Amino acid sequence: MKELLDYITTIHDISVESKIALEEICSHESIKKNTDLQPIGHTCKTIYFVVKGGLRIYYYKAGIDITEIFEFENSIVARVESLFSGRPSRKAIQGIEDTELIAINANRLFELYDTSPELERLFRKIFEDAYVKTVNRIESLQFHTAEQRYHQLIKDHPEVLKRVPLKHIASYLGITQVSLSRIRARR
Amino acid sequence: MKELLDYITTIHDISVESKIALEEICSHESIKKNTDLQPIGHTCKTIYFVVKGGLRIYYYKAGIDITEIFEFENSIVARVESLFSGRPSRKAIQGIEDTELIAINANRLFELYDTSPELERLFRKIFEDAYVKTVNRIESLQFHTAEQRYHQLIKDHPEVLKRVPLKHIASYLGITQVSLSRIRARR
DNA sequence: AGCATCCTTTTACATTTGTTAAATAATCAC
DNA sequence: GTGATTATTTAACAAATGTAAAAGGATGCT
Repeated sequence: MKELLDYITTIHDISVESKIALEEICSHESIKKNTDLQPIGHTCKTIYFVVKGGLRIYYYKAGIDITEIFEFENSIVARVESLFSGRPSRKAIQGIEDTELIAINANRLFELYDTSPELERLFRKIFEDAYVKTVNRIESLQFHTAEQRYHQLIKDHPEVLKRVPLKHIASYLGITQVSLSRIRARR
Repeated sequence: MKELLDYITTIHDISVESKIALEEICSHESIKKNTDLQPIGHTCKTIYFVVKGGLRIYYYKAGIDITEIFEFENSIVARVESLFSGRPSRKAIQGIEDTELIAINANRLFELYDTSPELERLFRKIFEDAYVKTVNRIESLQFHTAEQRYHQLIKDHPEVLKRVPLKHIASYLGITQVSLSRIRARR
């Protein structure tokens, strides 16, 4: 829990009371590498915080496994398109490695917003930051070549290359594994 | 102002007091077709609501004009990557047609959050919805072909085809105008 | 109406990416 | 460690997209 509270402090500091209230709706979980946290088709009601290890959100498009995003230590992970719409998610969350995480009960969190505006503000800021990242990702997908996107990724997040199989990196970049192999061979 | 208040009601109803407070930080603006609202390089401190007409957010990549998004009547438009980060935006907002809009002073809005949690909640929800749209857009860009993206667009938003030049639609889809022309010729 | 400008399509060719299959390398389970 | 499985690379060919240039269309201005 300490890791989550430290992370929170960097975003928006909250009172001891709110920290206690938050702690009450959190639980520790751990999953093995390549194991799903929640199945595809269920409505997302959990916000995860990665304590150790890494997660990826993925889905199937025409039978092919596509990685939407990966996150490692000290990151928030949620299937927001389900969490904020209340609709079932076509996506699943999976451990990239053996992973320890904190699960925040989203429904109870949203209830807490009524009594603790500072908690509402904290998570508003967390998701605003995530929103900004997503907008920047659009820019990258929209008009950079696959090769540019690959080099940008290893520049911004060199650790990804060591921790994530290339097939997942390929689908994250929006290309096939073969295409990524070719890009890597050029140089 | 009525249009904005009607729109708000569909998202999260607020008290008369909050409506009055909101109205005080709003101003009416209108711009001509193909005119910029704010220049590239300025930090975004305004949230716009389209009353009549349409807007697009665009930027230049290697000298080429790229449309990130377009919105029409009863929509919120903001350069969130600047608004939520406080950094200068590389993007500009432009009128697609002669457009009437309401400009919300974002700094004053954020101050109002302290005295009116329901306003904070309202805009939290507005941007959560926008975030969900953005995540779905990633999915579209990440693993649909340009042809699939084009047909999805005209299925979801047929009016776009009548109101937006094809060159902007092309860059929105992440392809060249020539490529879009070819796609349109297939059938 | 006439001219200029901008938008859209078409053509030809280069480049990139996808697809399928096979070969090689790395990892996992027993 | 050995064999099986999975991941990655390579090859050959097909399909899609980019680039540059030209030709039509549409639109707007005077």
